[in-house]
Amino acid sequence: MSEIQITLPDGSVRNYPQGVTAHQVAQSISEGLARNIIAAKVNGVVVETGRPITEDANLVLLKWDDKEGKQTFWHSSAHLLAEALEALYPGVKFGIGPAIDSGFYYDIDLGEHKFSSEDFAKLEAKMLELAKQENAYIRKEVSKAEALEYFTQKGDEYKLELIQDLTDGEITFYEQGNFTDLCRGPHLPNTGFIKAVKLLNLAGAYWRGDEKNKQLTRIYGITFPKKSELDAHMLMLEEAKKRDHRLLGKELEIFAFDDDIGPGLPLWLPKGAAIIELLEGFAKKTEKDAGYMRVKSPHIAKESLYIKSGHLPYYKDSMFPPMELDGINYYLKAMNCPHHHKIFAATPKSYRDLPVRYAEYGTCYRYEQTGELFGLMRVRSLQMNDAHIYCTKAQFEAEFKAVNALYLKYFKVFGIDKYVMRFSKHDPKKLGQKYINSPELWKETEDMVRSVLVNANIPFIEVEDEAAFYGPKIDIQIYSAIGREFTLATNQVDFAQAERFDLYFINEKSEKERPLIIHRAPLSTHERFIGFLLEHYAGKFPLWLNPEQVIILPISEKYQEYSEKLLNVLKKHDIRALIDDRSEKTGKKIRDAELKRVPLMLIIGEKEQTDNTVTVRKQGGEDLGSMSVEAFVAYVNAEIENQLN
RNA sequence: GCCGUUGUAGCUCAGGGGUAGAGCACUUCCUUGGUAAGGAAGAGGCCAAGGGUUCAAAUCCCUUCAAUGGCUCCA
Repeated sequence: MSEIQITLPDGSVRNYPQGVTAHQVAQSISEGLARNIIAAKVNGVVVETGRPITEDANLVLLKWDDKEGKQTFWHSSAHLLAEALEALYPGVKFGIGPAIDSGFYYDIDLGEHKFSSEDFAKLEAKMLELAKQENAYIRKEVSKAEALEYFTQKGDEYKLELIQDLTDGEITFYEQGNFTDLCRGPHLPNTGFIKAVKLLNLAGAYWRGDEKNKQLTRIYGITFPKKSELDAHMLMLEEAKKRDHRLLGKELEIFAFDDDIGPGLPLWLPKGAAIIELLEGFAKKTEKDAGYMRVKSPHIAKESLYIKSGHLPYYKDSMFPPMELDGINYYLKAMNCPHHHKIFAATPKSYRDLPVRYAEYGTCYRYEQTGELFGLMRVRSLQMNDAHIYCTKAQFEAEFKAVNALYLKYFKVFGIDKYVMRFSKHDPKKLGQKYINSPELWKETEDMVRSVLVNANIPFIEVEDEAAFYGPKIDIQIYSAIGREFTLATNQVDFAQAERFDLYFINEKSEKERPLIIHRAPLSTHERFIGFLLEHYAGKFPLWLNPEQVIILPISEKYQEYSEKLLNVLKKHDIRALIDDRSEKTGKKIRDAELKRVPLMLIIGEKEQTDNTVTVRKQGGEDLGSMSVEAFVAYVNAEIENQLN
């Protein structure tokens, strides 16, 4: 028998007989390893550990700690769930059951059976019972005819539909215990690897993600090779819940929703409003330094504006319905762009005026579907850190680059280090429908955007068919501390609206010329950004941004007067401070200040009053000791300076 | 919008066909205490809204409203 060469990730090369399995390779290294491998990656393809390797290969043995190991583990768990479902609810039909980032789901059609989350325990028990049987996952290659025959017999129309789309000769079944499923694999060696099972929730999901199709029942679950890992995971979920911006927003009195105001319309409480003012102050200063001019626009506009801008056909469904006045329809503004274009058009422009940069914290209203609303992250009224830059083609690269630099500066200040820039391009097939029909302009602007990104050495990914209708864009995806991913900011090129609005400047040759437009919103909307920051900071806003920077804690009423004097000094230095003058013990006051996430606490007693000092405790417990009031003010200012630069 | 779950005091929640409960928060009093909860008393609710069943509904049923987990991550 001929030998093949197996190259392991560390670069070592070993010889094995042809047809060796990953399991056997692992065994040749150690028994312990062999017991723990879940799957194997052979020349980049993930397969079962028992699949024979027929040619020279790079081999990675996948364990639970590997991403693909987990995926295989959870995908196999989905099959186990299906087996348990079939045992308990005969006749159930199956859609798809993939692994996801954390766990797996299976879409099922229960037919006549009733199922609710109360039945989870029963189902979990059945899964564990089946897991204990250590049934092997057996791979079978079947012909399309056989596959169709099997599921016709079984009466599972969903699987039949899936098989229709598959190529004969590439179809495989996997069987474990009494359950057989159409599946590409790979899978665990046997069900015994699964030691802990938790079903998480129940949801409706449209067959093939299309809302015109029948809605199936989706069961989400997660499994682990050890019970202790499940416990740790559940604890982690609990912790994540405590960092949810909706919870923190209520707890810290940042924002509120009210039935009489309406869904998706947040009310900003004093502390939330203070954060907004601080963010705006910061943004306005930064923008002023970068040469932006501030403008203001009304909240409503006539229908004709949105027809001219071209927004109406694309966005009508996500705009609030119009109100009619004297036979004319008025819309609440859903975007600031057309207003800014009108401001540009209001006065004549020379090439000497360009670039023109208009900035506004514009309030917009968008009619998001009720099911899409989500805390502060998805709302119906929003205040956007918006600006539009009108420039010549020659200026474009420098302007676009400056905008990107602004993003990076902001990310540094807010400590955002986990983000992905998505360069969203058009789809040439959809020119004239989803996108403005100007192929050469698309190419030109997309090339410009790419070259800015490449030249600035910014890592990015390119995605097709996600551009705005008027031009390519860069979306910045960020991840909150509890793993939520969303688009925070956007930086867009617009070569279409200047034409629509007949915007021009007079160039050096005394001719009319169209400007290019950049749309940008680095700080997103107040709503989404503060929602993100709440989770990012776990409610502990940094000193510069905290609505309550300092709390004075007199040890007893005897030090009230000195405390008030202190408060006045701090206020004179623009430090946001308050006194806890309740008749409570110091320990209690510290606890409450900690729960309110106040960054600095001043403990005031006999000693401080006599020496004219303050004793400083930082949030979290660090003791900065005693210092003069002047020294404390200097400390606060230095900290803020440090945080903003 | 669709599927599942939930809605009781400011907050977190218990209860449950026979005129409503706890802890925290709040108010008052006692206490004047040095780094994460001192003590006592008090006040506070048409049990989301509307309709139905019943001698009787916060409780059971229906509708509505709202919140919440999903509905993209392709056998």
